[in-house]
Amino acid sequence: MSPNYLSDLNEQQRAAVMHTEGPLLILAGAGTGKTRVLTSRLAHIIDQKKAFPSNILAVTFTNKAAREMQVRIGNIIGSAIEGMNWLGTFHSIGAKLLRIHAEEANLKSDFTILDTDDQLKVIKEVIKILNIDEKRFPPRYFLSQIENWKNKGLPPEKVANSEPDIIGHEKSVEVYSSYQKRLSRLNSADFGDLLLLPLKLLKENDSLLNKYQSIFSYTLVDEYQDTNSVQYLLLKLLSQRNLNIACVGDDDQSIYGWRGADVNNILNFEKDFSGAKIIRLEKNYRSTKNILGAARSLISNNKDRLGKELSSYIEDDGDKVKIKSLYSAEDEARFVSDEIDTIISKNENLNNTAVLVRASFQMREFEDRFIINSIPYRVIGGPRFYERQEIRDVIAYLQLVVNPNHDLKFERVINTPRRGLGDTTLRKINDAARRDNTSLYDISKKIIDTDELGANPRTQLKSFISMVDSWREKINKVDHITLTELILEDSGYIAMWENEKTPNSESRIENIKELIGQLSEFQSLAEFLDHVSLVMDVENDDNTSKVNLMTLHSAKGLEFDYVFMPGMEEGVFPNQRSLDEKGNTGLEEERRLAHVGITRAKKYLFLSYAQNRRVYGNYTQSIASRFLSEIGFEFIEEELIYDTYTQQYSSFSGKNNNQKNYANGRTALERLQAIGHFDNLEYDDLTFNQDINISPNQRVFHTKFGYGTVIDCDNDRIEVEFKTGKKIVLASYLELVNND
DNA sequence: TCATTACTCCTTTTT
DNA sequence: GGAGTAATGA
Repeated sequence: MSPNYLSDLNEQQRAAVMHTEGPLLILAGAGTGKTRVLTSRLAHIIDQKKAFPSNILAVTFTNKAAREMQVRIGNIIGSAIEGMNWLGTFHSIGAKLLRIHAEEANLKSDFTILDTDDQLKVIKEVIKILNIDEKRFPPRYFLSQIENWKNKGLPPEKVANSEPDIIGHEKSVEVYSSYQKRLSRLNSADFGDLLLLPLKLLKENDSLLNKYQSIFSYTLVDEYQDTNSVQYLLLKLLSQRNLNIACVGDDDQSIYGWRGADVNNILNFEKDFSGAKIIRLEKNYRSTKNILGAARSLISNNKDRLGKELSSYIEDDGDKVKIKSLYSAEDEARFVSDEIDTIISKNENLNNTAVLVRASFQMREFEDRFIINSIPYRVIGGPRFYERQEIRDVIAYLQLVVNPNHDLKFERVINTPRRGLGDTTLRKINDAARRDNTSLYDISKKIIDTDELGANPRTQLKSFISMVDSWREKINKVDHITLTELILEDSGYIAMWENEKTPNSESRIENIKELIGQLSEFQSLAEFLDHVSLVMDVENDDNTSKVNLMTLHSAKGLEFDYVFMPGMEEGVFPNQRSLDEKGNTGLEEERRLAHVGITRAKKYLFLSYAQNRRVYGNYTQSIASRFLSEIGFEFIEEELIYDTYTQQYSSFSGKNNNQKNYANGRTALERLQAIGHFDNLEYDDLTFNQDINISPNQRVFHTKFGYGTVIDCDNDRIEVEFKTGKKIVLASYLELVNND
């Protein structure tokens, strides 16, 4: 009798579960029951006693996926799940390895994990010391260089002589190696290190490699199409001996190229693991025929594919995909919320509805509208809990107490709340620390007994240091929750927010309370801090009916009855930068992203675009996304568009052609201005400053041209000298700026 | 030392 | 229309 976890599987799914020995690639299209196969497979290996739970390496990309897998396997195998020590994201598993073997990587096992802000701070420091012009080479540039190298598995010493053609390459190498030294001094690792350093250790230490190769008798990888080179190398190294590696992925859903993900990993699987078996899952259990057809026709425009054709299990054609054109982004948000209102009136649970956007700045439009229409919504992957200012402050205090030599945290909290220890004092401390080659904390202890600082800063610093010391003394004497509360009291941090009477100071205090509540789930401060840096989001068990608002990237792996994809415009989606930087490769990745979006929908899909959108605060004319015209016409129901310029109805495909003739860089407003056609504009789209009194030499500000000086006035036509040259503009677009 | 103001440059996506 | 920064003033 076959165990019951096999009973509901189709032929291919079952084959994927049963094929346990040797390399296996499961090409699983969207909605083909991938997670079910993964969990059943793990359960099967454990159930058949092929391996202990502790001998299985199971990697996912997101914490959410890891949690879900844990729960679902737990449902099958029960308490045996407790033994699955090696189930997690690449980064959490890397961190685990690195903590065990920290000494070999020049770190202590209680190293802290840096976030992007910290990384940038370190890079800024390094840039200053190396005397690099921050204007010509912004810190972000170096950060992305360093991340690229780390994604490829290259430590500083390996990078020195490669890729010499890149502008600023030598500087980048220099920054990279100084940066790395600084991290080591701070006893810190960044996200890239969590993968790079374990890889280095395993490569350089045979006995270590042997050890882990025998620990991991089965390896399982989710979202294989998104692995980058370090991840690939790690997997290859670890699974080399027994070759029991199963990877699940979908080349049509590869959307992390910008993070170093290499589709070739999945395309070359057969070459990399000889004798690999490939199983395709192509039966889609999720979407209606129309939605699936739309997805299929769109993705067929991509060239680099392994070839896989989804067929629907669901017989129903369902509704056609709706395409709607709106005048402005505000109208688009109104349209979406009106549609959602009808969903509400059908008594549907809003948890089955999602609005998927390309970039997070698009969310605001919808949030505003949802609030006006009182539509309940939740933002997924939005501003993260641990990224809020007050939370980062509290965590900085805690990290400083655990590791007082952590200069970045020291700098963050030394003057929060205000203690009169501002920039000048901090610079003095910094200089002294550099001179003595020691940490800010250590040098502060010395300095408070000399006269290097003025009287007031000195006493302030003295009391700050003695506070930190008193907290450190208590680490092992009181529990971590009490200690945290004590820190917040002593430091005056809570009082700072209590005294500030702004609307959100209350919610900040609420957030801090929530943080303290979370502490009880952990045994120690160190354990909590580790969790915080690896798992940036807080699991919310909010099951009330709400619309889900999120980016397309964070929608991967989810499904909804109703899906809205607004902003289907050239430049927005496909994203302009992606096209500029990566050309056709970028375009194909954008298309895969659109494919991911479409395949999230089970029953109803709405694609929409706005003819006018504010970009950096200026109205700009937009063109319908090319993706719309790539979807097979038979799957679409399109509403004709009334164009305010041509005063004609047209379809978006026809519009594309028209557009090319007049979309020559002018904004919608300028065009309308030119033809004197203001009638169709909504009033709140324009700000009229009728009453301003403009005279020559007056400083003015224009939303498009920036700052300038008035040269001449002719009623409402004003000649202004801008940085870019002289222009005649309408008075109503100018704002007065104070003359000196 | 800190708060206010003038101005510049933005912006993709996430562990 | 917003975040970050350099300059300026209290």
